[in-house]
Amino acid sequence: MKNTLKTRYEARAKIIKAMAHPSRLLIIEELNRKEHCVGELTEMIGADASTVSKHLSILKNAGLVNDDKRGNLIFYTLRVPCIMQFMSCVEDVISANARQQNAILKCCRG
Amino acid sequence: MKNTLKTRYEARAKIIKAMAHPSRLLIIEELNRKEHCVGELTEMIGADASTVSKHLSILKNAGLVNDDKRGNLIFYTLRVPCIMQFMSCVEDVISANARQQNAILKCCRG
DNA sequence: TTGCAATATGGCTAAATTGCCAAATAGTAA
DNA sequence: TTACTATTTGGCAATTTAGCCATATTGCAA
Repeated sequence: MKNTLKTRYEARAKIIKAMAHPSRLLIIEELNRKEHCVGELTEMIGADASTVSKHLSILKNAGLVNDDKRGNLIFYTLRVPCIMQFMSCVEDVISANARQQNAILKCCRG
Repeated sequence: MKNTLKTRYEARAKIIKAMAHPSRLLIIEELNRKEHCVGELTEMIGADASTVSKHLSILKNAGLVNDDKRGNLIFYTLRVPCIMQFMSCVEDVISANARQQNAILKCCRG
């Protein structure tokens, strides 16, 4: 792969990889609704606080979220709302897959 | 996390994870332009043919590409063009990150 | 049939990711 | 100051991923 292209795809992959986790997708979706502090997200996800904190740092490092410290709490917001449009495309893939699975089942049962 | 939600985010994450690799992003972009056989993609990427084959099987398994065998060759096509719209959003993130980096540099040099 | 080309699969090691616990840090409040 | 809460960081073990080589498999052609 040409070197400039490689760099470009690596940069993209880094961002997409940051999204590629169930908990981080939940975080993205909830932050799209409104800002949340770490404790709130931790409760929604149901994992250790340190785990959630690491997820948030991955999202922040990719430039997908912003953080805003207010006293003891740190509020996170979604930095790039256009991400949410992508989710409907992903849902399209999921339902296309499901339809295809159904078609295969129907066909093979006769 | 509630169980139905968890399943949904896992399904999404599986698809996004399938995209989250530089070589697979190149494949997606090239297949968006036009169909390609494995050999062509292998040459573009510059990795072992078996490696590229595995990338393709990951994409296929996620429902992102279709394959069509014609004689000795297997042609792959992009199954979900809406994915490409997402790339411009990813590029937005990248340039926003770059701008922010610049701002930080300027500020700290005085 | 044999031989060759294209692609896929198995196996292996190295590297990255995940998630928990424990400990550090930062902020508030007494 | 001490105590308490929120969040982050370090460390570790388990799992997953990546990429190469070697080996199937498939299809064409002689």
